[in-house]
Amino acid sequence: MSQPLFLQLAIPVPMRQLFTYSVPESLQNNEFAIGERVIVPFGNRQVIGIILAVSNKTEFAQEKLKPITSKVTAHHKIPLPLTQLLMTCARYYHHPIGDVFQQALPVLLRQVDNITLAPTLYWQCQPLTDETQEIELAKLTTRATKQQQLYHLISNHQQLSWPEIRTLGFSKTQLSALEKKQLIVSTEKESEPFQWHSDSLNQQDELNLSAEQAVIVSAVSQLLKQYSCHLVDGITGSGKTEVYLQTMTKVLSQNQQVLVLVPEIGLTPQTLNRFEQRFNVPIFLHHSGLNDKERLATWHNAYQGNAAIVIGTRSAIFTPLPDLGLIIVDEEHDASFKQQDSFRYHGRDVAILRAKQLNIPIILGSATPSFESLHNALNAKYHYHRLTKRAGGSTEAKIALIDVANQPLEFGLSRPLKQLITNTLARGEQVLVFLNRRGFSPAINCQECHWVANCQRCERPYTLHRSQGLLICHHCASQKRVPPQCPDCGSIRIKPVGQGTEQIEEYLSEHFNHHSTVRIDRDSTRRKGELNKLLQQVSNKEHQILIGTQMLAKGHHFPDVTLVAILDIDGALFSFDYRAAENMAQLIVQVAGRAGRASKPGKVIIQTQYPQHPLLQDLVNNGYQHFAQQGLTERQMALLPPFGYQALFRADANYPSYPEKFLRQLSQINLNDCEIAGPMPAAIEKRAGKYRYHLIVQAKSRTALHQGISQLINHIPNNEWQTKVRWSVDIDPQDLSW
DNA sequence: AGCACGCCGACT
DNA sequence: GTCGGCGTGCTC
Repeated sequence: MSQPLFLQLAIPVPMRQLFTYSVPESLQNNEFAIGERVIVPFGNRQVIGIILAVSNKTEFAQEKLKPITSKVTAHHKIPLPLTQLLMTCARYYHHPIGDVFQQALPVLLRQVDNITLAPTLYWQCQPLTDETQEIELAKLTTRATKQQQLYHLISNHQQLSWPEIRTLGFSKTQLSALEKKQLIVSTEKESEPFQWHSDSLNQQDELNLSAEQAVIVSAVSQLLKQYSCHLVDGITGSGKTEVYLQTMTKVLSQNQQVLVLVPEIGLTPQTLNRFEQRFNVPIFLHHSGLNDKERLATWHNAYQGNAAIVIGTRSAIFTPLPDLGLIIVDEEHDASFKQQDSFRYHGRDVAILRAKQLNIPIILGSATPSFESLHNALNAKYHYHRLTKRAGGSTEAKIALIDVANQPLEFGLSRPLKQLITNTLARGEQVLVFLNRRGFSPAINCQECHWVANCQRCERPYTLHRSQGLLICHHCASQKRVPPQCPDCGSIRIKPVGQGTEQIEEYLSEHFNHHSTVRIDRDSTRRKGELNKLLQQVSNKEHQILIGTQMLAKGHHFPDVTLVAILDIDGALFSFDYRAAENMAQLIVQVAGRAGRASKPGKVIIQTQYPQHPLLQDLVNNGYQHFAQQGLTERQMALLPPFGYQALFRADANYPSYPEKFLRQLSQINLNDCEIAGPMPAAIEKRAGKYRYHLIVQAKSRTALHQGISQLINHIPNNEWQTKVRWSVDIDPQDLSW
């Protein structure tokens, strides 16, 4: 008789513990190693558990142990380095381990049913042999422009997969149309491990590096196969991507893989396009636009070593790669790298953990580095590289302030600004108006009795979306028809208060009615492909005036925009959130970077009530670098991050007293080297019907913070309010108001 | 997180 | 009478 076998499993439930199961003798001929998956009875259902420990004895009461049901043999076990990374994450973020695995792995790996993967289809152009094809191709040029573009795209590459084609902005219909016309064919390519060969690199595409760029490429290249973190702090247009590409060449040519993280969706097509042009190697994608099967395909191909490059958003950091040689985090300051619910990890920080664990280099790139990264760079914890020159010799846009404290504003616009817009349009150039608030107006009220339409679940004003005739709560997404009259006094004088992008668009399109206006925000680009379409129209100069939210600050470049107007950033100057100023500066500099070109430099105007405000003055006169260093000095004096470490304990319930008392009881626990602030109501105390309270824990060292948080969590079973609330921990919180 | 169990209000 | 609302407790 063989020895008893016990498994400790991560189970997909929000509990901070492992569950022990026995292996019946009939199953003991299977391999049970860390990272293998098993199906087990849990409560009265069957779930997938991931083996995190295997042993021949157990502490747990034997009579309560259940035997596992079976072993999952479909697909692979989770490779050990990835399992270890996830265990580290669970510890670091004090998050339930089962949920960490649940969120990091493709859904299909967590499903009890077996899934078979279809092989990836690749599309190629047919060699033009007969006349009919020539005729079909000719037809494309006259009518189907989209199909023509797609045809050119495919002909420029040896092969493209459907996820790549879709990510680059084409539809299945366009693809099938070309196939029907026999202009392209698909092949089921047997996936095979990536091998670098002589034509993997498109050398003609390589640009000559500037001295600054060359220094970075050689610095990283000399440190391959060991951990080093490089911050590439380069203004827009200074050629960060070329640095990435040439560094990647060194890694890929050793048959190692590269993982590239980009902010949410918007940047994936451009990055993919640029990489496709440079490398003839298998590139796999991972972003929210993929379905479950496609995600599993990426995971699988990455696991097998078939992928040379994986490009993806935050969660792509958990892609298994057998010989990862380099990680790149582009726009590392971007807030979308931090997950803002349940498992609140930071993609950039996990990337650094992974690079350390694998002993490989990592590059963080940004024109506006986060204060954290800048601090680490200035402290020589990271290698610090600056790119100060714009390629092609163009200059950075100049920022100027317009004082609107004593000026009449019409729909939020001052007269000098309108004059500047008029002049710019008259020169045949484009204008970008930036306002980080979508909708028509952030509130509506009654002119007679001053009633304000508030969302009942959040106790916050509704945003008016006039085009849809709806009031929408931007905190919980609840909707309501616009009331015809005031519910309190019956007056019909209900008016919008303040401006959103929808209103500015309406005003500008009336006021400048000889020019075309386009709005780019989450509302106007909700439909798939709509964003690309609008951006294309802008670059075709079909529109002269662009209005938008921070969507405009990400990645897209508008060479014909020579005037950028930034409205209403004053809130950030007086926010209680110490990160507001940092984010404001990043946003301003990023928006400013969208505009202009060598021959037509851009001009940036910020409308403000507080032109003398030291933060604005510093940013305008001394630039982001200086601003950030000033900001760091202030953080140091206040011992705020990155000079101190924070965690946020959140609790919510249907009544305010529960979370308050729950956290108060926690706050009375004595912690070593940790300070506790609160409990305090969240900035938006009530959200979607729940009352939310916060407790901030702060420490001078990471270790002290982790010990403090562990102590607090260990006390929760004794907390008498424990069952009344939902609670969670946020390590390194980014936004204290949530 | 699921899921069951259990205790109160308004339906055929 | 019972259907279902969600508060509470449990999961190796």
